[in-house]
Amino acid sequence: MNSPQAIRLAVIDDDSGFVTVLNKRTEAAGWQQRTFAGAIPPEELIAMKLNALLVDLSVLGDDAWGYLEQVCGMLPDLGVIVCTGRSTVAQRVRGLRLGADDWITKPCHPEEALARIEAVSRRRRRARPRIEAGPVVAGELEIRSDRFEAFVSGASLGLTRREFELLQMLADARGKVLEREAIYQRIWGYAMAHGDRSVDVFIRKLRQKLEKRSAGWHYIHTHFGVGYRFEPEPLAGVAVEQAARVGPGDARPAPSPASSELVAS
Amino acid sequence: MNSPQAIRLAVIDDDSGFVTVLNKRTEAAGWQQRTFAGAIPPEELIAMKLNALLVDLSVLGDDAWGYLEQVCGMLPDLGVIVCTGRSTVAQRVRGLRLGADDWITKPCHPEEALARIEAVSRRRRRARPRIEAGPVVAGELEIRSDRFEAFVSGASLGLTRREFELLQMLADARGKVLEREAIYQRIWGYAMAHGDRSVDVFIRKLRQKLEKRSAGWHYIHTHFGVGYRFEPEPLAGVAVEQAARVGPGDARPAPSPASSELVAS
DNA sequence: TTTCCTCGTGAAAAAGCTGTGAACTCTCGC
DNA sequence: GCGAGAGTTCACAGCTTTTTCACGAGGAAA
Repeated sequence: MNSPQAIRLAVIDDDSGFVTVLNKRTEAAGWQQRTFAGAIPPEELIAMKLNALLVDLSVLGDDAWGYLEQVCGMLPDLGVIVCTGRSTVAQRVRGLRLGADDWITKPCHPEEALARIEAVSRRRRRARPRIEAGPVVAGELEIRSDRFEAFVSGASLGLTRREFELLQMLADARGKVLEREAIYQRIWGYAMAHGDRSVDVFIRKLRQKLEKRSAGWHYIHTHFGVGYRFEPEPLAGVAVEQAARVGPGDARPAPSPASSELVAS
Repeated sequence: MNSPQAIRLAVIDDDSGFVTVLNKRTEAAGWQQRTFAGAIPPEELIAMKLNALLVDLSVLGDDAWGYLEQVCGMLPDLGVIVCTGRSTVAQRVRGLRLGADDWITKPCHPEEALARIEAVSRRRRRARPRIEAGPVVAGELEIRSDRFEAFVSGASLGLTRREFELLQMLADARGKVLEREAIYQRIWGYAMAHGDRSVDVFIRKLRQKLEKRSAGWHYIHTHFGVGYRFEPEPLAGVAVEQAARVGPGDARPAPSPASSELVAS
């Protein structure tokens, strides 16, 4: 089980001795490590696409707690390990409650630090063992993850990367409602800021491209106040809707879909 | 304060002093804790649907490592925290590599143990929100949390988000009376202002929508001066009502069961 | 029975969400 | 440096959902 994929680690610490020793080990393990002597704006941490962050609170200055909280809040998927000198139980509890995943007391053996970083990262990693390969088909749509593209009867939709990721995520959860925050979190990699409309905008772009190539089908449903749900549905004519509700149509694969959903287009 | 969701914890330890103290804290936090003095077959752990396991390796005997590995392997979603006496770096590293999420050294402050258990569970939960409870069925009603919606024989009730949350909360506590304040606190996220009628209004909306799709059943019962209770009851004919009323349903205003059973927050 | 509260209702006002179109910012490749 | 394409942000309009009110019926206690 020891096939720990390379871990991308950032270290915020000015204890050069410790950092050097640590770096030697992480290198040997094939990890990627970047070191900083002081606080780094969370935005930059986001850009680094890290798996874990090891930080010594003492180099963060006065607002160490605030920084810790901010980072943990903005990067819920990042494994955060505090590695610092003497501390009280209350401090450790506070750090952990604020979002840290582990707290190591210096001096500590680098091997243990590595093991703990690995343990923290393992959780993240295990969560997505998605090795899906086969093309997904939904309605007239064919989603091919090997091409980062979707097709309708052979014609490409011309999706951009984000659009594709969004479509794939929705389709993977076919039938389930995904909340905006969850979508954003997984595709953008960090917490969605309040009021961010990116997801909506991409949904619109997706719908436009879907509509263009596959009019007559309805794929993405809005759930007011919650998020979106992917479920291919053939559009019956408007006229048909009234009477046909009961009769024809409804050749749907879904398990127990409702007829009277008020989900808007 | 963020998401103090109840955690289901199992403790394998024979240090009665520690266990007792710990139990007091977990209870206060609203967690569910079960304690064992020796190894438990992994199958049983699975059946307990735990969030976390706290184990003292010293009570596991010779095959402690094997047991640890086995448990971590069979329950990849379980947060495992080793809490044991003196140990060497090598032992800790081995435990963590084997799959443990954290390693605490005794003696340790119970508060820190709790914080670490919480941290581990928090990550686990975030990493794998997939395993959601299947649809809940009550009377003619089917509550599907993956859709944020409730159905009666396939037809959606058309619930809004708040309505759904309210229904789900009531249904989760089926049979128990929930006080308004508790309901408000959990769904709205902050304390209810004196005189606020929001809960009542939503109860009415829920009842309307339930009635529309599932007349003939009574789901939400009012407990005067206390709150509401969810319990599906078929409405017998009017004639029967008198007699039946006394039996199962609103027999008593039941002041006792209410407050102590509420999920505190 | 009288009186004080609590709850159910219906409706109107207030707040909040989502769909859109379009301006901006960034990155890249030329 | 320029221009095309991708991703972000903004401001609005049109709807939905929530909150808030005013009343009156339903219960509980004296």
